[in-house]
Amino acid sequence: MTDRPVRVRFAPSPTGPLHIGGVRTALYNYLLARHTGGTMILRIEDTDQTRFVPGAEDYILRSLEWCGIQLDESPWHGGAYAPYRQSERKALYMQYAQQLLNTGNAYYAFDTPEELEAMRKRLKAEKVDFQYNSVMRMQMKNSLTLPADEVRRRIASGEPYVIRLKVPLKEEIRFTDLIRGHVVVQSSTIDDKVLMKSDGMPTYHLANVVDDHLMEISHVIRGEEWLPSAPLHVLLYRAFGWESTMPQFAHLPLLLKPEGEGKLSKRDGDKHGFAVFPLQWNNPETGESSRGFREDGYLPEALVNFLALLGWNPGTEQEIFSMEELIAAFSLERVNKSGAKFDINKAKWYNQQYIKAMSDEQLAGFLLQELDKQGLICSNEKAVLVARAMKERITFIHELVSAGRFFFEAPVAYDAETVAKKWTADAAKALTAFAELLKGWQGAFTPTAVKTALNDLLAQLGMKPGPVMPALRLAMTGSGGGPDLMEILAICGREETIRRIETAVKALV
RNA sequence: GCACCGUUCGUCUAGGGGUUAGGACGUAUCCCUUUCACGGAUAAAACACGGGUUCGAUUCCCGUACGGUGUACCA
Repeated sequence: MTDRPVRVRFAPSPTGPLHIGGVRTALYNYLLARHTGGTMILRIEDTDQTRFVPGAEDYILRSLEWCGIQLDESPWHGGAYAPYRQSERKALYMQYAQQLLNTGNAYYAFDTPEELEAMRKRLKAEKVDFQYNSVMRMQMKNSLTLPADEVRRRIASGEPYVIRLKVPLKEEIRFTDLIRGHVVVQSSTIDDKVLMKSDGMPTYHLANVVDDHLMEISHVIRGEEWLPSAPLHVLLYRAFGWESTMPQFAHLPLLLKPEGEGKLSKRDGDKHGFAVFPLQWNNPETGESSRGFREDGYLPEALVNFLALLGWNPGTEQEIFSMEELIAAFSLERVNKSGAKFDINKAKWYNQQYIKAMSDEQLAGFLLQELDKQGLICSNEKAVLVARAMKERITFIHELVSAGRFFFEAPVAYDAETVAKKWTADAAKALTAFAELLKGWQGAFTPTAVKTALNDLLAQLGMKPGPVMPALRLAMTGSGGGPDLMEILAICGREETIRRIETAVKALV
């Protein structure tokens, strides 16, 4: 139980795009696997045929790849414990359910969903909670209350049935959660959960336990929403006689809404204008699309870093971690117990940090991609220069273009406030003289050379640079802020500079 | 309702029987910068409440409050 090789699994349901909380769960699994030299497994839990969404599986795979979470075993990578899709393991579950039936740990139940619903309603009116448990089961239609031959008859005639776990009446269930410590639950509070549904598919509980056992999973790391059903799973391991090799549990704190009152949801993202999915998702059924962190301009390294520190911390004051550093530092012991409100500001900060740390060439690559999307053309050399100039003033990749548009196109409008404050007749006169000077320019058009020339000119005219610079900036960029002015001139080039000055002087007189 | 889990600055968190309760994001101010950012500095900002235990509790125990999750033939 303790010294087994580490084998962890991330087990999503392909019911839609992978939620950011799911990404974090996958990440923690991955970090533990790599930290311990263990194995990272992805298992698709598609036992609910009614909720299958085409494209969701593929989305999960692409999301994990984008985040840099590598899988060792999965439906796509294969592995010694294949298949890794529960729908392809269907026959297996019936076999194990049968084992539980044989050992008296489970029973057939014939109550229809409608009957159960009616029962729940009736008891609710009497202010009693309905639980299909050790006391109620003797009043229901199942193989415990019906004569054996009738049970056989019903099954033979094809009547729908489910198989339920026969939860012991009074038993203490204790287990240790790696994050929360000892957890004790009385079996009387657990109901006789359905193990096999009437469509012949297992429920999560059965499939999960059977597969974790068969795949020799050592640690079950999953969201806190599973904590209440963990005792049931322990009971299942017990019923199967697998308690000695039961995986260790670690229930992760949840990602909460920024304003508190529940789990983070897609709605929160829409409401506050941020993504809750790694990649953009287009719902094939409704045609509706949801934004993704990638499309919003986040770097995967930044997202991973942000997510890792949401619920875990190394106990040091280090904030920036590469995946390698996360792997080295990670431990389940340092995962927090309480839920974390999702603060997109911190994600933005991380993104900014990662952009700043990127090489000019690398950033230029992203810039070229963005430009291409918008039908703008730029040389490689210029892209590197622009990347360097913009690096420290953007938060998102796409801002290279939106905030640096003037590098590629002359301004089409001028910021009114800056015009009012900074554009003067004197400045316009000086700029016109500067443009004239530029027309006869000889030699390299570098920031320092331009600066010297401009300062000399202003000195001749008896003017100070103070009032002229902002006007020149306005002519070049249309606004009052941005990278070093001389850099801008050099990057845009001599002729373009002349053109912009002349345009501005005409437009703003 | 019942079961389980949780509660340190607005947010993410460190810490832990005696601390000026530390860091980061965000906010504010200043410095740097003829702009904007980056960077640097400073500031405001927290132990949910009530009882114990103890010389001493934010830290341990018990309650309360609040929050979260679960309570499906969904995962």
